Amino acid sequence: MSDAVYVTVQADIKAKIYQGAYPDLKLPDERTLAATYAVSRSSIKRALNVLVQQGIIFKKRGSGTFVNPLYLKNQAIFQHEGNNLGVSDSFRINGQAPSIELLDFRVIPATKEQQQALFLKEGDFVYEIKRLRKLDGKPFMIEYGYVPIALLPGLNKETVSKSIYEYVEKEKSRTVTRSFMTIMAEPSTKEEQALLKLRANEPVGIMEGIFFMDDGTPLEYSTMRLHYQYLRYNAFVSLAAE
Amino acid sequence: MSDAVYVTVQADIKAKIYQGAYPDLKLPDERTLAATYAVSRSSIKRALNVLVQQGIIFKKRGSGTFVNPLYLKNQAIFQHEGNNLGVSDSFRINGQAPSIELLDFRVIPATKEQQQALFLKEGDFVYEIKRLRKLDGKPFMIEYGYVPIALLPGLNKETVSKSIYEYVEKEKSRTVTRSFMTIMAEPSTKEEQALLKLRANEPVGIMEGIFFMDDGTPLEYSTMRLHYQYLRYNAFVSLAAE
DNA sequence: GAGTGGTCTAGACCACGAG
DNA sequence: TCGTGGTCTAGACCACTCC
Repeated sequence: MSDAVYVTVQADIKAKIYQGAYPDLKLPDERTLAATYAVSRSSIKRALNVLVQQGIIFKKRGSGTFVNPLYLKNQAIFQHEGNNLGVSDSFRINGQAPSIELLDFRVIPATKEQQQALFLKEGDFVYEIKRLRKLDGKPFMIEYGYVPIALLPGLNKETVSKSIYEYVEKEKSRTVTRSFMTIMAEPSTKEEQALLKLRANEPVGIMEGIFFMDDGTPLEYSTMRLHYQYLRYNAFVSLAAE
Repeated sequence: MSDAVYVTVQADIKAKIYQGAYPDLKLPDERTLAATYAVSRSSIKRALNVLVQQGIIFKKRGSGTFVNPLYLKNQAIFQHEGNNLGVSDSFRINGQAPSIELLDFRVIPATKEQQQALFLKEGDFVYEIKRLRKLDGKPFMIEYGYVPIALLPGLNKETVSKSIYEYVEKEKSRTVTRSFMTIMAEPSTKEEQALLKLRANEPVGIMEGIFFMDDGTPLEYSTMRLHYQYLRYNAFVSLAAE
């Protein structure tokens, strides 16, 4: 629990923002914050930069640091915060860990698309893992995961019903640290309507991506189809041209 | 051209990586780099962190810093460096610039929400700009834009039928460089179905955000409702531990 | 134990914004 | 001019990896 200073400070400021501790949406200046938390200004800067990255605040040189009003407005249940995605095998939503129901688990030849994403060759095999994730017993996401069998020959039904990433950490002492994601939306299929309790006109949000281990090896190609109300992605975007 | 140190260093290291200056995919350690570039280790760290964010390198505590092999192998997947979005007033999709049809243009008192987002006071006015964007004559997006009149008093129907951002660049010599975006999806309304040629069960993708000028001033509050097939957002994501 | 990245500090100086 | 964020430094100590 004894996290780094900047993590603690960042969490505390975030909490304060949620609690409405800054009604004018202006944060104290960095030097004051440093004094308040009794840490160096560098640490404050680091903490604030995390929040900037998450799209929660923005800074204006010469003026101060401000809460992003959009952020407060979107108190989504499922917040993807900028580059700090709550997605992954160990999802966390408002502190709650969703439960997993294994729908399917088999080995299939990798499709062309999967071959490309996971750097496989023609004829290589992948696990297909279909899971339903629930929050409070309410299903909110169907997930299709594809993992090269060569990478994790020991995968089985039990492992796959829990966290694959924890398994990777234990067995291969690698961590899954980043992913490349595409976000889309589509009309829901009949099956999705049934599983996610959607009406016929309600769509699914789609997050599709490749998850990488810390050595750069692609571990999983994953397609997540979410109840549309759970798709809420916040991002700070640079429109800069290099 | 005289950029910050960390920008220069970051660019130089990136160039070296492209040139294959690190055939074993291992970068020199941070202390060595600091000496090489004659800057502090902190500056090196900052430069490297930019590259980590872009997915070009990764660090392993105790071991060193390494080039992401995927980055070199398949740059197609990694074309979106960090958060570089193609959204903005000057959308570009496959090189084509969409055409704009002005649906509505008026001045209204800013809502509370807009006041907060755009740093306005009670009673301030904003332009409301409702536009339909088409690609190849095919409508793909309805856009609601809100801009403080105080910021761009000279805005008129003609300007607004083209690019607001180009106008800003010319008139105020500011560029629009950043935004905070929230991405969602919803069932489409009747009006949207008509305008975007959607079937009743087909959704809209929603991108809502504040666009900032390079000095940090919020310029526009915008809600974009897209034909779902045009919503495609790519992002690199760090699955940080929090 | 040596090498390497992670965190943190204290302070200096710069650049921008507002009064 | 003063308040504020941006950059940079030099150095200390910690934590992890690998020999």
